[in-house]
Amino acid sequence: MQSVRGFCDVLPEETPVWQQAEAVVRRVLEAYGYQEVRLPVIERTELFQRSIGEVTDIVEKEMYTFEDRSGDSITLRPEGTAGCVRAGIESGLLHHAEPRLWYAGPMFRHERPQKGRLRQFHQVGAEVFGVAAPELDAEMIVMTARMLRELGLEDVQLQLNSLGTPESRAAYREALVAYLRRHEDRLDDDSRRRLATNPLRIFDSKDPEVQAVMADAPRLLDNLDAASAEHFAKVRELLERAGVPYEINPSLVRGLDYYTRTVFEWVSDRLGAQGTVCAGGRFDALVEQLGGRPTPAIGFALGMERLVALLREQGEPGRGGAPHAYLVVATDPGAGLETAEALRDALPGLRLQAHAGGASFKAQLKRADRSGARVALILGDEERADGALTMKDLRGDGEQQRLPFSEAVSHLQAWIGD
RNA sequence: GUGAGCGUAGCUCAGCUGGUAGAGCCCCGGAUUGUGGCUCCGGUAGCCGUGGGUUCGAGUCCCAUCGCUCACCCCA
Repeated sequence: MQSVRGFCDVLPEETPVWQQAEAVVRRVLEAYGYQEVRLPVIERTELFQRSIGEVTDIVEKEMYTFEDRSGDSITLRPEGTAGCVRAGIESGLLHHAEPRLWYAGPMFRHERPQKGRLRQFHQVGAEVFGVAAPELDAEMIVMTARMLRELGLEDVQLQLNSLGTPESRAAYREALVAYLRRHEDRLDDDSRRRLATNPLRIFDSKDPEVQAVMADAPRLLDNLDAASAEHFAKVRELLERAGVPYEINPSLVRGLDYYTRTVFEWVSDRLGAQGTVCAGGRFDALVEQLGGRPTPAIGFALGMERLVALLREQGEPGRGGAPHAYLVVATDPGAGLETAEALRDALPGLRLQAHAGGASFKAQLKRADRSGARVALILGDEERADGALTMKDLRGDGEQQRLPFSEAVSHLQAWIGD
């Protein structure tokens, strides 16, 4: 048996890193006033077609789309923003309010798996609605910077761009395509294909001839509408005042149609070809487009698998998980269970692994050692008769000692403390 | 969807121009009757991804197929 392609297990070796990362992300989000929402994993297919865009790669070839038993077309969410906007409109949360929402969970895209890319992957996302001011763009970016810093992430760079309004962007795209059509003979096959699908990406071409053509091409940032240009300048100024370094990437366009104005990405060069850990941007037209009243909005998503990969590559220890104590039972096994339960009653925070089933004393101690527990608690016939426990320090060089149950409890309590 | 590399023990891998499947780690037992780690001794462990072909003989060569990985594309 094997898992479905691109669907992975997170095994106990990795879960501590996940848990720590999730805890940091949650703490920072809540520190900025974000509240958690829990959203369905499935939405109507139409929601994604209308938000992400009909001609994007995601909608055209990457969605897990099914008919349910009543014949409705439903889709496993390929990203979180659409569902979050839908929930905001449906609940009325967006009316006369400026909610700051965050969510976490699995997303699904039917792509060819590779390093940093799974078919089921996990994102933490956050969105703010109802605030158009550039201060919010800057605050959100500064917040992601804080988050990545507190996560201990090294060597990530911030890239920034502005896409302007949908109108100015469409006009620019037309101008760019017109320019490129005039020089089509100098483009390679890849760039000609992009001409129809994603002309802005042609700026990324590695072909020297194509680069020469692009050097004289009109630039998006020079063709922003006045309000967007001013907005972008303000965001840049605020980032500089906050001391958050960034790099302008004119070909940063994001793959989803709904973005407007500010877009940003945190990238690492340690992740192979999929270098983006965290990315987001404004989507001022999306709420209205999905049937809500006009509401500016901005959001971002953080890729958990990529984050965890970076943290593990940096050698983050990922503490936790191992039991504090391992109970060795060298008497009636039932007495082992009783003692274990009594310990749990006395110490709710205790991580105790009680030996179950038969094994030699020696083998049990070996298991105690392997479990990573700091201390072995030994319950034999004599301890049982005396209402005592023998405590053996497995990590230090302390002497083992036989203690009455209540004293053993206080010793354990002191150990759990630190 | 396209391309390349790789599938041998639970894990990491070796296996030469085809000739009876190996190592390390892990696990189990013993040396040590209720004392782990270190050491030593012993043990379990594989339709060599699957199917076909060539051959007296295939882990090894050929074809197909499935899977994994990386890259392109695109993206978290």
